[in-house]
Amino acid sequence: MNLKQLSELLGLSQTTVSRALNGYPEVNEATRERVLQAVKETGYRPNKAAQRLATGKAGSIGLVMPTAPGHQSDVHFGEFLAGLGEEAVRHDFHFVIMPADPDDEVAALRRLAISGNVDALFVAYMRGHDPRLPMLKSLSMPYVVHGRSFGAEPDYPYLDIDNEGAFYDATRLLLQLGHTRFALMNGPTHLDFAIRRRNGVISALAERGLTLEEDCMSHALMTDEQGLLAMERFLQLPQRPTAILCSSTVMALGAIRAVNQAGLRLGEDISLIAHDDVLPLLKPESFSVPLTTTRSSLRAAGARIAQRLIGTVKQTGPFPEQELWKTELIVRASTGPAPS
Amino acid sequence: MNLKQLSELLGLSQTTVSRALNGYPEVNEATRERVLQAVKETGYRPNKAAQRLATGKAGSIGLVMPTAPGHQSDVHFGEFLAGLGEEAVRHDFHFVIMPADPDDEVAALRRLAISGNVDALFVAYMRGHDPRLPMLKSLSMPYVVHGRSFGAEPDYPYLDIDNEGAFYDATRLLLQLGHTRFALMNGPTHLDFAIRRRNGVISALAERGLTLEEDCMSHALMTDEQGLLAMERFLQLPQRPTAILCSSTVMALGAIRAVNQAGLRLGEDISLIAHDDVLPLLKPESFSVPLTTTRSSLRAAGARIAQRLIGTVKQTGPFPEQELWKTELIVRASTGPAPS
DNA sequence: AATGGCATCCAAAGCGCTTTCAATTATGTA
DNA sequence: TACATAATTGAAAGCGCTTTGGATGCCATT
Repeated sequence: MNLKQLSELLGLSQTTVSRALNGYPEVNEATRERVLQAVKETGYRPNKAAQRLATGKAGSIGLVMPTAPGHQSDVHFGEFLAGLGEEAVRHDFHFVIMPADPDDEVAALRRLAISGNVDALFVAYMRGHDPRLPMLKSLSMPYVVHGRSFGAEPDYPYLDIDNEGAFYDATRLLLQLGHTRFALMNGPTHLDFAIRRRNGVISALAERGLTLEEDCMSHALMTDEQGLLAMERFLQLPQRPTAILCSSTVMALGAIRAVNQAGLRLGEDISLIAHDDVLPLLKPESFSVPLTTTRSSLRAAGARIAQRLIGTVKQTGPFPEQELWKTELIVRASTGPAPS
Repeated sequence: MNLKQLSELLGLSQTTVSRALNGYPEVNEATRERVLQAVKETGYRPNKAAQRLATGKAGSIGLVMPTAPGHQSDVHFGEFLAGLGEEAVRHDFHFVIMPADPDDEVAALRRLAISGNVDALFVAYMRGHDPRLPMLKSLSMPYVVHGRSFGAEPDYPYLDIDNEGAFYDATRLLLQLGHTRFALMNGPTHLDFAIRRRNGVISALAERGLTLEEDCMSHALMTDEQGLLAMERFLQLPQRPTAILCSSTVMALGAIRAVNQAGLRLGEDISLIAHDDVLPLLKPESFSVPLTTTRSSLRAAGARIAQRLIGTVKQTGPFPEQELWKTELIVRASTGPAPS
């Protein structure tokens, strides 16, 4: 069933039917009713491809999903997607997901943009001096970046959390508890949030005249295993750190295993603060020793970005170009006074 | 830059350029080279919407993502998606994800199908007598179901794991270890895999003249919390079960917490076997007491389904309509002889 | 009765591509 | 030399929708 058939069925022109469907004012209310009724009976749905070709609008937002044969899937991605979805479903938007090798991101993003399949782009996993940024700017398609790109002029639309502030505050809390030997388990070096979190830790330490030694810093994929490995390394250091900052509850999982295996007690021998993206799977309050965390919901961020993106496409009201969300510092049992 | 402009630039007709681009044999090799060169220089990309409108092919596979404001995101979904992506990227396919309220799945699926946005559908979270099945059959669009629909004629294309066999084998192992009091922590009742797993347990028990009492069976969302709650209930039973079958490592997480909190030891007081979807986040071998599991990779299933779907769309070779994967039973430390 | 304004509706063009059908030129064969 | 055949290219139709630029008829005004 297409527009032509439907209009013939109704004895109307395609024009009128189309207008009735799209809420144009110049069609008689009685006619509109008749059209709507017929739609209900026939189950007619406009062909999206045709609609897109005619209007240029697709009703969809595009994103690139990093993937490769060995590439671990990322819980954070799924959670973010859930946030996007929650908002998108309310506006009848959908997503076009282009899987791409992480090395091919810039090209994949460009392909997606000029494919005509999407109205707007969402970009994540930002790096320092991210090469996608200049590309996006040249594209004349709305986009919102999740995170920021360290070193780049902040003149692009983004939503980010205050990573530096979060880790600064967390570090200060540990300092106040008397800790002096710190370690940081961070995400991959090139990622923007990792850079900022490191800076947060370093600047809080600097205020007390402390520094973060190279061997007390780990940059790795934010997985369980890497958490375990990093913590094992820390624990073997001659001057064992007593205060650990950790970029993810996923890593914390492994880290805590290492602590237990070493026969140490979390919250007593070792204090740990992790960043919590509010993953349904990993509730910090459910850990055997509940985790002190800096918290910011990834899902909420997804929903907000979807809102901004869809709003921009539909031209409903202006949105702030840049948003920086504060995180919450929630103290639980994994932090305690420095052991004497 | 569109086809027309490109062809004018080259002094050729749109026809020839289009043919050159799509690998038709009737175009002179020299001309084809010239066209390809121009494409490289101008960065021309065909408009997908137009291509789709003309051919009816979209190069994309569609899926519905269940979502709602309160709806928990599901790790399993993300993992499956990773599998799909891994395969899709090789064929330059993408996904169209339509977020939809779980109550609206049938309608959402139909909308997706007739939107003209996708070439094939992927359907998951199958239920007994699933209402989407008759709808899909009426659609004349390729699809593959992940799982099966209990009670429906198995005449549709699916990929499933042998849930019944997996839980039958797991139960038998526990029986051999001398257990007689069993409990099952399952997914929601209406889901197909939950039905089959329950049947697997029941039939293994029946061989020994045992039954699975109602209060030793829990059907709930496969989350951490639900695992905890269910296990707490089991442990308070007058005749406490000593052998637990669990439908997910996610649930097992909570269940194990409950066991620990009750001061019991896993693998001694309580034996537990969980089904492992091979989530990167939850490695059964990394649990404090490594978990005995029935294993089947969700990601591999995703990749295989993508392969079948894409193959069907591209008409490359026939694929088996139905596949039933065996699971592996991997014995680790969470199972032991029944306490005397 | 003539005029203008309004409410409705429609024909046709156009979005950017593919594909059918036909035309043109080159090649080989009788 | 004439003709069938193959190789190469093009004109134009069509995919299903939106939207521009009229039409048409009806009513109130002058």
